[in-house]
Amino acid sequence: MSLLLSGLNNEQLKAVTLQDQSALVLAGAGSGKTRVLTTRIAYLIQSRQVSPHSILAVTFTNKAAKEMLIRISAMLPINTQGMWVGTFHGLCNRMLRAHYQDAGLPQAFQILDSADQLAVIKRVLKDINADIEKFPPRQVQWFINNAKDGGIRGSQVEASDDFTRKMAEFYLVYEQQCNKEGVVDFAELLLRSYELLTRNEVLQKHYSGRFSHILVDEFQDTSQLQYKWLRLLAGAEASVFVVGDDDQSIYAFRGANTGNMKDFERDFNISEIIKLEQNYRSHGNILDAANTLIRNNNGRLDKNLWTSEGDGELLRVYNAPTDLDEAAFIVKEAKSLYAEGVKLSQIGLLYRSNAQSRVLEHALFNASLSYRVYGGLRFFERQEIKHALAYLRMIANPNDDNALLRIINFPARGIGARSLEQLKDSAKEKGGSLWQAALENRGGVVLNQELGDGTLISRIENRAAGIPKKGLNSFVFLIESMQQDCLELTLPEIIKHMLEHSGLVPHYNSQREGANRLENLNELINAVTSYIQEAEDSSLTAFLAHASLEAGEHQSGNDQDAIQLMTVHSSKGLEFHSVFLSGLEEGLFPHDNSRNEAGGLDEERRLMYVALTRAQRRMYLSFTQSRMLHGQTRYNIPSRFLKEIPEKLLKFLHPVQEPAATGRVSGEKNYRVDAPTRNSKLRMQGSASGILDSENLKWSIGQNVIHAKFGEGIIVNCEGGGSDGRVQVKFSQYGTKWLSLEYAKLTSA
DNA sequence: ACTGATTCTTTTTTT
DNA sequence: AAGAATCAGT
Repeated sequence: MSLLLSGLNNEQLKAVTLQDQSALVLAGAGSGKTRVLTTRIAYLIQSRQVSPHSILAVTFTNKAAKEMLIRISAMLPINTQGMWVGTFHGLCNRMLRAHYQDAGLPQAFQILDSADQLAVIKRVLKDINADIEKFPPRQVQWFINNAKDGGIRGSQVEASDDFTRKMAEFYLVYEQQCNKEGVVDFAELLLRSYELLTRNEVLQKHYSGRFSHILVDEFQDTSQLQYKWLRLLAGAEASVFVVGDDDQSIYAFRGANTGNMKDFERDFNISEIIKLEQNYRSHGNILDAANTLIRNNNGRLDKNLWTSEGDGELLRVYNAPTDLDEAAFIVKEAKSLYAEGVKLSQIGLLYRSNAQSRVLEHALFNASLSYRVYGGLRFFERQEIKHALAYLRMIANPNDDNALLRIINFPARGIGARSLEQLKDSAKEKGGSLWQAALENRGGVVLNQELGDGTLISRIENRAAGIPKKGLNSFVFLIESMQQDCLELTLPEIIKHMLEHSGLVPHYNSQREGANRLENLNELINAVTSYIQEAEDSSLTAFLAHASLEAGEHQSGNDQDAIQLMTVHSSKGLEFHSVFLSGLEEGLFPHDNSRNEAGGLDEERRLMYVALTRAQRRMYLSFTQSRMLHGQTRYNIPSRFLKEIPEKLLKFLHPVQEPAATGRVSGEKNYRVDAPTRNSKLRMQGSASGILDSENLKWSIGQNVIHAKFGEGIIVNCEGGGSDGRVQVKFSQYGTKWLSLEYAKLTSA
């Protein structure tokens, strides 16, 4: 007991040992939040004799859930199986599986990831001949998910204008289609589960009676609906212990609602907020930078991180001519860190958007530094894996049209656009799924056997008569025989069976670039094997749900010492000895798209705050003058966030030699270290391509300039020469403008 | 119906 | 730049 609580500071101890009351813990970055949560669970079980069965813990990511279970198991020799620990989506899935009939779902309902959802929406829109130009599928998707997050069904949308009426109509048709196919999207998991508890009082009583202690991590990232779900589960009795940090709320785009923290205070009669402000992660200068930056946001719950450690190093700023130079710089620094004894896995390389990782990967690869990329294209999202999963989904729930369409002619079996069109028409006419239509359209004598949930299993009488090698019937027979053969098989056997019979392996064997894909298909067997080891439920359906909900975390090479590459978003919760934050440029970070959204800039700033607070000892901030993005070179000015960090905390690094003038070739650069001087402040060094005036070489693309009226900016384009010349300048405040050199008063910055 | 070529689109973050 | 979608030719 004393062992359990030793080493906690006063505030942490107070949070851990609270009596049966609800509590709000405001926990800054690196303040031991996870430790408090796990220790509290262990404390409840050990000292207060709370049954693990009565504990529900919600985390934001699957990784965090896993981590929590591991830590609890390390503290207590108990069986954690009775505890409900997981993400909102994972827990809702668990509940819906247990009560699928009450929830109005088939037993083997499948989960759509975002891409799957978009595919369904596109199909539906096409079916009803909607104007795709006027109503882009992505926007429809956004509308539907937003409505669901607000707890609103298609029939409940309040439409006052034509546009919304149309959206509501699409939403309704989409709902019908999903029901027909027995599939649910991410938001649906939450909404269904919520509706189940609202409608079914017996179930609601059951769960709220069972869970006497509910603990929520990353509470600032919960959505409206998730909060309502929590309240239902809590009922009147449970004590709810939530931990969060409003400064680290970075998922507003996905419905996260910081207001939940204030609502929680009110709804659960919180008299006192416990603040964890002592930071055990970073040195002082890094914390100072983060604290100063975040103070630019409004409406914060007040909080200031401090550390008992020293100031440590200054934050290092590097201005690279191009993204390639930036990557070269990072590689060089990482190498010397490694030489100094920093493990590669203790180096984090962060960026705002996934598109930035390619250049960095390339540089690391050429330098033979091992690295690991998180996010991006995940294992379960790869094309070949999606195909394999589609076969598996057809075995579990053949009404899944997405799955059917993906593989009905893959590998090719002679089912072209024409036959597909017929199949679609027939399905539309009958009002069923494509699979149902396919069953009715095929020849031969078939005895259908209907299971309770509407799934059709067919006994094939004419197998002996020969199975067609091509065409629709061949596909129907293939799936049916797979369904039958797999009835008695274990999960790994099912995967092997599918790989052997689907034709995917021979197909990729014959493809030129297929080796990698074959490897991944093989890896699928490993994925299943490791899944079985930890999962409680080793059914095919459970595995498929796992694949949808945890698209990311299956990656090989987990144990290798490697530099960690990821977006700032996915870095939340992690820490590194040294952190590189690349691409600190206006338009990229803060991102252009955030400018139009209310509160968008504040969210970007919180994102920056998250990035800064990942570093323990050393922080690198880099930006470039020009960057290749989406096939064209963009000229950017330094991020405003750099200017929000006190200059006395920064150390500017400069390349020694002038950068190459043109082209995307780049070698290693030397650089020297300067004390920060007035002139060094975030100024671009050197010049890039695009010389305008051969007479005096005065203006060039990428150059920083100051205009009497518009302030500072950067030249992004040039035209003409001499007195006719014009330059296009991107100003930090006034946007991009063409200026005539004859009139404009430009000075070099 | 299939293949290869060309055009078009997408470019923020994720359960 | 890279992938998806569409188109033309076989």
